[in-house]
Amino acid sequence: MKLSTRGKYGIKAMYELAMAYGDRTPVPLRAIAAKQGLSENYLEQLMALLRDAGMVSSVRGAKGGYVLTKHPGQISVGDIIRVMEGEITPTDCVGEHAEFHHCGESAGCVARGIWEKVKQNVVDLLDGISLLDLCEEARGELRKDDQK
Amino acid sequence: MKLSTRGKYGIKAMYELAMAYGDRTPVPLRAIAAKQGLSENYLEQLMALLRDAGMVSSVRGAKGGYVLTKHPGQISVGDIIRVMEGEITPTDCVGEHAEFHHCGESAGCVARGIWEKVKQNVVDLLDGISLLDLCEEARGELRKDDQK
DNA sequence: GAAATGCCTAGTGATGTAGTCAGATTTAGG
DNA sequence: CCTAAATCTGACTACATCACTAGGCATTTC
Repeated sequence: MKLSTRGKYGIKAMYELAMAYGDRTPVPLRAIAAKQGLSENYLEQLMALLRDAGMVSSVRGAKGGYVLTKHPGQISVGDIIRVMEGEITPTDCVGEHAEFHHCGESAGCVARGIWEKVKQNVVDLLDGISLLDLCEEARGELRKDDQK
Repeated sequence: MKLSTRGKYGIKAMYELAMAYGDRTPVPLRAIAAKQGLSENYLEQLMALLRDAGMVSSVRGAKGGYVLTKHPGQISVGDIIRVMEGEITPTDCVGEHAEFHHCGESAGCVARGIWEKVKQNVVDLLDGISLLDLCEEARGELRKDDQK
């Protein structure tokens, strides 16, 4: 039931890009990795996934970096996780490839109903949180800190 | 975000025991494995986990097998998964070892709130389903089949 | 005593994770 | 034009986990 680091790193990286959304300059990998404390080399590979999925675009060369292709309000945490880790489901028999409906043999799989509910729950939750939400929450925290 | 087979096998095995609860005779591993189509040798190792956790007791020798130690209504799917796969949480930084509260560095981890919600959701759902529920659902399906 | 069962330990091949590393390519700015 | 700053690409590695298989021992019933 664990997420791998990929999903987490992906969200952290996308969050940094969301915070910089509106600045006209792309954010270099190095800056993202430094701020979030991630391995630069590893993150590079992960950014390739997000790029291929069309969620970020890259600018090569000096002063280059990455930019979101959509408004932060348009990108959900669920979208990111799907890119980084594949379909969000506790088990493959409750997935898009619904061809595999045979887990048990006699009366079908006992547990199927459980997995369906878990999946629905998690998907709804993750798709309901956008990068914008994360940014606003973070900015709210900062304001609270200021008031101290 | 995937479950391993252990959780699934654990639930299937416990379900078989729940269906036999009330019969005075223990259910042999072989019967469970056969009904659910699982590897006997592998399931043996998994049953050891459930036994050590006190969820089933075993009877050795001929006519031996396994029995639930509690009423099926008293055992939740969440309990089983915790035994088979460890704590139910999408990431270790949202776990019982709350000592590790440092994911990011500046303002804490951006994603923490997400994981907490996911965890809460899934835990509540899984703890809300008992083996008895599974049995009743299965028996309901059978009745529907009879009416055809 | 034989058959049926659980108990225990060791080993194994495949897969995935989380990287590291080296080098090629592209671009801005002086 | 040169250089430094970036991304792009592919190969490689160390480690852990998963899902088993296999074999032998211990216990109990008939």
